[in-house]
Amino acid sequence: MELGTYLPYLVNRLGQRFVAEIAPALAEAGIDVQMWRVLIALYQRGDRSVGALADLTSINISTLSRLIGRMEKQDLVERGRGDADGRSVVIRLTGKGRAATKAILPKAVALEADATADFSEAELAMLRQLLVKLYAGLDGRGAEREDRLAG
Amino acid sequence: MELGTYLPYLVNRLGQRFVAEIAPALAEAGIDVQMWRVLIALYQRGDRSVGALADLTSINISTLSRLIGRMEKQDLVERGRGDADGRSVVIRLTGKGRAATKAILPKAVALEADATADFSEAELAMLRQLLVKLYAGLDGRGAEREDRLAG
DNA sequence: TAATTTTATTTGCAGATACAAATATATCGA
DNA sequence: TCGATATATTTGTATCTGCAAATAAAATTA
Repeated sequence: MELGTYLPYLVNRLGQRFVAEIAPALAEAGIDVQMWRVLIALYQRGDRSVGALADLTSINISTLSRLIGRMEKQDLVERGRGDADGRSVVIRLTGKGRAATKAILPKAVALEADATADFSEAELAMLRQLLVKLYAGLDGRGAEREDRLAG
Repeated sequence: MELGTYLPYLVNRLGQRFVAEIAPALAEAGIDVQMWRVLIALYQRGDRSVGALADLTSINISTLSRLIGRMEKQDLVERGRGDADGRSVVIRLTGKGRAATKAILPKAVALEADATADFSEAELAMLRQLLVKLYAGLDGRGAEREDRLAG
């Protein structure tokens, strides 16, 4: 295995770099990367339970619970009880949270645009497609898991 | 911006997924993901100073210093003083560290192979090339940085 | 070569993370 | 409907993280 062609390495290196690039724009608004993930998830998908947000953001649910507490203190989101299911807690963007998200979004778009400035439309489309395919390729992998599901 | 086509999202989601997939194999050997990053860097690039390892792995240097302490306790690596520069500390794999790395490597290779089982050779090569190009596209981006470099 | 500045690493500390246990509410079966 | 079981979230706790300050060893300058 050669590090420089190993996909998990290439992908994680790139992901960390994206995070490092967007962090300063977030910091101006007193927001960290984990908060940003929650904000865009809520902004694009609407109100969500803690569990649903954990799935969307891949943030551990207990970590997320406390993260939401911090975001509440900053008046970025608010907690409410679920209508249908009283066990679940619905997280909503506040006006301030929505405004902060709108303010940062153009910078997030610019980050992607800058990074892909040398890409043709075809390359961009191909890259997105291959990333989605790769992600899909990780679903239900390995005999062990199949055994478990089968048994 | 649509989340499902946004490259930083696609990339980070995939990276987290790779980490989640390899973690169980590492856990068997009492190794976590950060330790694994250090191990493969040392395995492939040879002995390195703490600072050089921080660059290779993108782990914060103070975090890395303590991580190396834990790895030393597990007898995976050892510290020595730099020959040329007495300030730097050279980190070396121990026999145990090298053996653990060799034991895990096939599983890391299998992870990539599984994820790309449906890929043609051309697609795989294209994906790697585009990921490298994207990473390169993030170098020296933005007017601010150029100003700083110029001034 | 002694004093100053720069570079490499470690450590103090405050806060973030994740596992497991606790809590709160809902659903199921007798 | 009551008790048992399942699901959603929070909290206790030990550990990890990263910034800034401290330490250690060059390199530079007077």
